[in-house]
Amino acid sequence: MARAGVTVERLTRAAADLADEIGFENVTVSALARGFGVTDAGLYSHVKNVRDLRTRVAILALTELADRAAAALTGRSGKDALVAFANAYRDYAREHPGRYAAARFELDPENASAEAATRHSTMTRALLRGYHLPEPAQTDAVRLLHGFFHGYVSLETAGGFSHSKAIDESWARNLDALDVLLRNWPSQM
Amino acid sequence: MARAGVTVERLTRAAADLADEIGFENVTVSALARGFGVTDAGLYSHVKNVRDLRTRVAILALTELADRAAAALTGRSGKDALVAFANAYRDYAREHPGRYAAARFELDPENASAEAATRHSTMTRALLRGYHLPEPAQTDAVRLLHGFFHGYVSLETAGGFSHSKAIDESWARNLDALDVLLRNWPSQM
DNA sequence: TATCCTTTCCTAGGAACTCTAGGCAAATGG
DNA sequence: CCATTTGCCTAGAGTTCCTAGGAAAGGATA
Repeated sequence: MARAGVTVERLTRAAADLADEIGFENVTVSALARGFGVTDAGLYSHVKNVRDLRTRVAILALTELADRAAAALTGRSGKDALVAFANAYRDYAREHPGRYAAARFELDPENASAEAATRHSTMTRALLRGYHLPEPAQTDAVRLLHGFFHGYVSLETAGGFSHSKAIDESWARNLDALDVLLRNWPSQM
Repeated sequence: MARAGVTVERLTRAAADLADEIGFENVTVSALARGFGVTDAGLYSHVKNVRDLRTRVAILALTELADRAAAALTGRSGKDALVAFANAYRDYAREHPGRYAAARFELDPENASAEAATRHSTMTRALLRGYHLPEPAQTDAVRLLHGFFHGYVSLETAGGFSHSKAIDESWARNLDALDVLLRNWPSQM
């Protein structure tokens, strides 16, 4: 019988697409196998188990997200960079809700230190270069930004895909506020 | 045969405890039934399905969290209130990781407007009263704070339970920064 | 007290999913 | 061209979710 031509890469991408359609937590090995016209057992020669599959999707999503953020940062600085960076996150989450959920997947310690995961903090540091924050303020700001982006975006996606003008404006004003904060970061309390 | 004395309340609390032990996503009807010495099918006369059970745990967690936040706010204002409020969130997440994960569970629209869920934004507004923000800045700030708290706390819990002094200080400095931001919220850009 | 009704729990079983074991055939490489 | 590896298969065990139908406990009512 002919082979289906399954590879880990195609599998991971298909799982990511499936996640965008039906939700990351609903991605199963069985459903994925059906999509390839293959029995579920057959996939276990490409993937160790479900967690392995989920981890691969997570790393794919982190990589794509980092690529977008990097593209958003090139040629920009200061508030321009902040807004572009933030919108890259937000747009990605809107376009690819399943992938974004995957990016929030809790990786094991070994995978958490993978390249895709660390790129995000180094890029956030690049973004902050325009604000000239000394350490440890820079590290704090990285955490604050990550916290805000992730928190805000998941609040928004959880609240349905309203995409209202009011939300857009609220988002823009919050970025203004963050810009002000970064320019006036408290040096000593 | 004697009855096990299962009620929805006991079930929900047991599920929440179980979530703290083994993780919210690992709470199953079967495991819960085993804890009560009952077959899994028996639980379906108390609970509609797994989603129903998860929703109940989520509402329990939201209620507990709101209670703590309310207690933290009483008698405080300004930065004092901000710090106490933020620490209530953070401490709850540390003490009850499973319950906290449940609180992040995406509720259906009908349950999302439940009392427990709305208490959080009304309390955040109470917290902001000390900063005298006009609308729509107040709504923006509510979102920013929620985004930051949730994002930061889940970043922290995802990164293992290190509980280092460095993290504590970073947290404290970020709260300083937020306080500064709230006192200097940009009125017009 | 006797009878009815509701609630709680049972057994039985179907459907979906995860994952292993063992086998065969296609692809690859010496 | 043959040996090895790889991809995919069937078979099946174990878990979980959930429904259907029934039995018994506990309370309400006559």
